[in-house]
Amino acid sequence: MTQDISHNIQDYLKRIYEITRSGQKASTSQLAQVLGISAASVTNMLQKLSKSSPPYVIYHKHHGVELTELGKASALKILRRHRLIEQYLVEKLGYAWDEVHEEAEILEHALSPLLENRIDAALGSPRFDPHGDPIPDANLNMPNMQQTPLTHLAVGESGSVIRVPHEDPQVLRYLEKSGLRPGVQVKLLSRTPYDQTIHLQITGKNEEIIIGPNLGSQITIKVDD
Amino acid sequence: MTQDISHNIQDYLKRIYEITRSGQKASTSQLAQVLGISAASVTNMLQKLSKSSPPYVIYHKHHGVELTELGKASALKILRRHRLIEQYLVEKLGYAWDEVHEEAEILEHALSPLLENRIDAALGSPRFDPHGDPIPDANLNMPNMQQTPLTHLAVGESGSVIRVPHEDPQVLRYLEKSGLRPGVQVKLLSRTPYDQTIHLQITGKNEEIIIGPNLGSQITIKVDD
DNA sequence: GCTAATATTTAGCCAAACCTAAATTATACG
DNA sequence: CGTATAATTTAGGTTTGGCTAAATATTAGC
Ligand SMILES: [Mn+2]
Ligand SMILES: [Mn+2]
Ligand SMILES: [Mn+2]
Ligand SMILES: [Mn+2]
Repeated sequence: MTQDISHNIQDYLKRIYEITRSGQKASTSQLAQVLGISAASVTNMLQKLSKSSPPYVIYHKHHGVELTELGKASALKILRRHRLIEQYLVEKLGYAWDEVHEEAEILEHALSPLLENRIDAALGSPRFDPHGDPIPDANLNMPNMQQTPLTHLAVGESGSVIRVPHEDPQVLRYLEKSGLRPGVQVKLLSRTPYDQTIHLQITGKNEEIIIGPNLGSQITIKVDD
Repeated sequence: MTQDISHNIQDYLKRIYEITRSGQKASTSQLAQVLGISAASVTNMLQKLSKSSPPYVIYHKHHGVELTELGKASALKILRRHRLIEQYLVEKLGYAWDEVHEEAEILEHALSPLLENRIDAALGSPRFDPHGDPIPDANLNMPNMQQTPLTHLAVGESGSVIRVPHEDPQVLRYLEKSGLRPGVQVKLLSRTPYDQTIHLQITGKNEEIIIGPNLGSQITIKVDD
């Protein structure tokens, strides 16, 4: 079905998937930024991906790209491997949750279908990775959670953490220290008026956790009824 | 110490190490054959590896290459990862011994030092891989077994298998079926005069095992006193 | 020791992905 | 609505590691 695809292209497709998740197209500059390369290089690759047969993306000149079905399936395949690897490293090899993303970013391109299956089986087909991100199943179906950014919580409201951002080890170590991991229940104590920094408390704990607006919008929760 | 080295170069160095183990230099055509590329491409790479600073190989124009100390250390590092991975896949993920080489050939290039350590620790610092090949330790010291090709056994003599060739799944399945794995004791029953095919028996078993000279020279044993 | 066969190297090319600088298009706002 | 700024694309290069064909060196057999 999918013929062989280079490591680079796998990363492009994964990034495009992440950006286009929320509806909008992925722009040249967004991709250049997350991939850490020049905009000209991105344009080049997007044109190539849109002209291949079959194409992986639909290219809207000057207006970004979206994935074709093939592109989406390819992206989900890599995302599945990425998240399974993260879970495996934490569960089976004693990694901390801030150490796994970088490893997975490399290993995801080196996994055979057989190894993917063995890892999945060894973990009992896990549905979430260490940061709370859903793992697409073997048919690439993605559990579609409805989730709200932590910053949308009203003062006094509470909810339980679904996922935290996975890329920045420093952030992850801060969250670890605060106890803010997927599953815990938090209550919004207050919000500063100008810069929208929020103060939280984990149910059953006393410390106050301070989260800036950038980080807060990346953490998602399920609001309590 | 070693600056970053491409996947391709890692494979070149590993192959040069394997060929030069037994003293001779590695020739252009030998490398072309095992790497599955043209001789001209090999020449190109060997010149590059000999001209880099510091150099990885010593290039004897028209007479093959040998590894520098740096080249040897780089090769051993990859060999360590390759063999640790093979052992891990068999031990921890239920792979058969004929399924691991191809996986390891890819994964060896994707392992970080941390993951190498974790795998080593999870296995209790194993000294041999599933095919009986020694695994260099963390300081890249290689257990130097003295071993004899199976074909050197005299009729009536016996010895215990040390290692079997690891690359060809078909061969491995044949050996598996015959019970010829590292550790078992074998006795040479007879040798055909012209083509040097040998007939063996495993101690405690009845079946006769037939091994051709190509395969026989790749299996090594420790001859019983 | 010469010569034919074999092995190796050189020369010239190609594809994948990157780059910078210049040109073009889109957008935002006065 | 026109123009300045920002985003994107085009043009022209580079590096890495392949390739084939042609030239040259080595080796083996007579
Ligand atoms: Mn990740
Ligand atoms: Mn990646
Ligand atoms: Mn192997
Ligand atoms: Mn390899």
